[in-house]
Order: sequence, then C-alpha cells, then structure tokens
Amino acid sequence: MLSYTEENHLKTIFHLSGKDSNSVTTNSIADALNTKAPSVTDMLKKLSEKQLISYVKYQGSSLTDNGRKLALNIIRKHRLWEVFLVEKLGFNWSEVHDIAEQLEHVKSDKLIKELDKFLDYPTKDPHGDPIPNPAGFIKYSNKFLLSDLKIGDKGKFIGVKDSSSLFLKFLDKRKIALGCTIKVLFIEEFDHSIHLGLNDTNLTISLKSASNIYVNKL
Amino acid sequence: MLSYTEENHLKTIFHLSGKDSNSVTTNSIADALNTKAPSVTDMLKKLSEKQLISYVKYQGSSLTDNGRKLALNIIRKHRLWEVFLVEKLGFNWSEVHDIAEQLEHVKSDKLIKELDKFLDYPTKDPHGDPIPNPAGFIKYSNKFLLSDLKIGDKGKFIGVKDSSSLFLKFLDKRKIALGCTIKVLFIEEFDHSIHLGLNDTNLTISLKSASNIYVNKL
DNA sequence: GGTAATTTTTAGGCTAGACTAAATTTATTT
DNA sequence: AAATAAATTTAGTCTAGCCTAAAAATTACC
Repeated sequence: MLSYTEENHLKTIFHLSGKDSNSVTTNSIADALNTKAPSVTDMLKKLSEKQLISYVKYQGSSLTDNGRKLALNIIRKHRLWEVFLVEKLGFNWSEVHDIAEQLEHVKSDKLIKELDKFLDYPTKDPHGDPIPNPAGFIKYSNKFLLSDLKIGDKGKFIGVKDSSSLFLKFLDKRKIALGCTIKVLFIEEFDHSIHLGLNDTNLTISLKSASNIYVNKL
Repeated sequence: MLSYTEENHLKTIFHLSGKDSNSVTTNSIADALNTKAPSVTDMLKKLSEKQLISYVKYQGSSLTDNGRKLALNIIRKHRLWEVFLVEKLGFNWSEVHDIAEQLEHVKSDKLIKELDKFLDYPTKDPHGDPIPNPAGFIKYSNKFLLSDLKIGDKGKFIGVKDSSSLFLKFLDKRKIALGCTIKVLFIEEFDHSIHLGLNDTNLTISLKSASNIYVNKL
C-alpha cells in the first residue's frame, strides 16, 4: 500500500517525464512538489527499492512499468473526480484541481469503478486531458502550451490554464477565441515573446500569456 | 487546520460521549481507534491545548463547544458521503463506512455544500443516523441497539448492524421483520440473553444477536 | 482503611517525511 | 584541463504519530 507522499512522487515523475518516459531530475520533482531536493532523494531511494522507479544516483529517475501503472491509476482517479466535480456538483473547471488532489488518494477500487459508471465512462477530464483506462493505458492528447510550440508550428486554441477574467478579457481584445488556428511565426530570443499568425493578421504576445494558452498541435 | 489523526480523535470522543457529552476515558478512545493509551494521552494534551477538549489528567476528556462543532462537521461529511455512495453509486449500506471514513477528511467547504445540494439536502444517512446541519446542530435520534434496552423497554425494529445473509436468515426464521415492535421481558444475568415479546409470542435471543439489531425506543 | 488491581501517564524509542548545512559529483566555463 | 558553478546526495536534526515498559494515580476490595 502506497502512502500519500509516495503516490504524489510517482504522479509527479509521470507528469514530468512526458510521453517518452524521459528521465527526470531530482530538483524538478522537488520544485513540482514544493519540497526540497534531499526529501526527494530519500523518496527516490524508497521507490527504487519498491521497484517503482529506476533511479541512478546523480543521473535522474524514470518510472518502471509497474510504477507507471500506479501513476496512471492515480491520474485516472484524479481526472474522474474532476469530471464529477464539474459535471455533477457544478464546479468551474478552474476550481477542481485542489479538491481532486485530495480525492485521488482515497483507496477503494470499487469506488472508482462505480464512479466511472456513474459518470458514464468519460474519456477526458474537464481540462480536455485524457483519462487513463483501468488497465493503465492512456491515449496521449496532442495538447500543448502555446509557449511550447516551435517556430512554424500550428495549433488550435482549446483552452486556458489560468481562467482569470483579466486573462479572458485579454484574449477577447485580441480576438483569440476558442477553436481558432494559431501559427507561430517567430519567437524573440531575448524575452521569448511570440509573434503569431491568426485570422490573416499578425500579433505578438508575451511568454507569460503564451504559457497560459493550450492548443492542439496541428 | 486539523490533521487526519486529530479529526479522528475528536470524532471518536463525540461518538463515545453520547447525547449528554459525558466525559470519556482514555482507554475507550484507544480501543475505538485501534491504538494504544499512551498515543491517546499525547493527542489529548494536544487537543486540550487547542481548546477543542477539556482534559483533566486521570479524569477523562470531553469536547468543548468548539471541539464539538468540529466533530459534528466531520460526522456531517461522513454521513453525506455515505448517502452519496448508496444513492448515487449504488453501494450497499454495509459497504460504505470504510470509504466514507476516508472521504470525510477531504478539506473543502464548497465541496460539502455542493454535495449536500446534489443529494437534495438529506437529513439521515443510509443507516438512519441524522446528518448534522452546517452549523453543527444535530437532531438526536432515539436509535439504540436492542442489547442496550432495559427490562420493560419497547422498541421498533429499524435495522441491523451486520447485514450478513446468515444473520438476515436468522431474523427471518424468527419472524423478526423490519417495523415490528419488540418488548424486552427479561434479561438473563449469566449470559445476558434476552427474552422478547414479539407479535404475542415470546422468544429468546443471545446478546450477540441483540447487539446486531437496531430499534427506535418507544 | 490499607492493599491489590486497574487505569492512566511518563519516559524513552521508533519511523516517515520533512528540513539545513556540508560534502560530493557532474556540468560549464575559460 | 583546471577552476568554478550547479545539481545531487549525505549527514544530522526535527515533528507527528505511533509504540513498550515503567511509574503514578485512581478504583476496588477485603
């Protein structure tokens, strides 16, 4: 049985690893979990002994098949609860993360099975991220932050990360609307601001804004 | 912010105190929580410093108004989740306790508010126990174990504690059915078996069986 | 009312998970 | 390629929550 903390480490390693299960640095885990590197090192040793990650001193960590399966199960629970909170309890999708963060650790296979049924077997969470199936299979989406695209990439605007009304007004003013196609024309070296092509017009937005915009890569 | 363990101690003290907020012994708390007396003593000191209980060395503990309010809030959450599990997810009322035990510690006032609304403001949990209101008011039921009645008491059969099919067959054979009125005629001193009056007939059941039967005292 | 039994607390120790400071390894720079 | 910088690990400490064994207080009993 995994502890709350062990589960969080596995989940974080999964998120930082990306599609190809890259090796993850100790500091990046510490940052993501709001903890310090030595605490993470301790946990890496522990997870390594349990064969949930492969860990080489000074070289980073990556999930084993077993660890990956467990991580995906936690993510499955997290995302199912998010669907519940939004669809059944009327939460806004920007409020659900912290609550799902707690609910994901509740232990009961039957609970998740019945919740899944109750929600009619959803495949995506309210943020558009895919829900892993019970066997630990996940259909990766091609969802990216606009700030992660390269010059020449195109994407379809599908959502925002921080949905503050200030930011929504910002988008409105620039006619950046859900569904529109965005092309990355150029990225300034010095401040990473991005020149975009959008509806036959060009505009420039800051890195901060681009880090707030989700697109499906085209 | 209370820890998981602090919440469980408060809740347990509430349950052991009964209607009149009696003082509770250290050992009874330890038993209820499956822990040992010294661990409880530590926690009692801690809760006492936080003014959630009044604790006098060697004399037992009782909840302060503040502690009682917090305990009732946890119980409110527990019972609302039980309703959810039974009504929405199709659980049997005998399976929900352990899961609710975990869910009750999830921290979010809005979550409970919305859950309450979603369930249409229930006033009783699936076991027939009253759900405290958000202000910490609880309408005590007159639900008792049959084994807690005195000679001469009458009660209406409203439920069982352990709903194993073995026990349900036992009840069936003796024509003890939901809703029937039971009178305690006599209690054997030596094994505490109970002589009952039921539908103009008499029968005797063991303490173990009587400890499994809930009645509303009449 | 004094002794025995029981209950409760104290004392001291353990583990998980966190931390800081120092040491070590790896990476970068010149 | 040596020196410096950065990342990581080790060493040692802290707290919460648990424990056992021993001491102290209370209760029960003759």
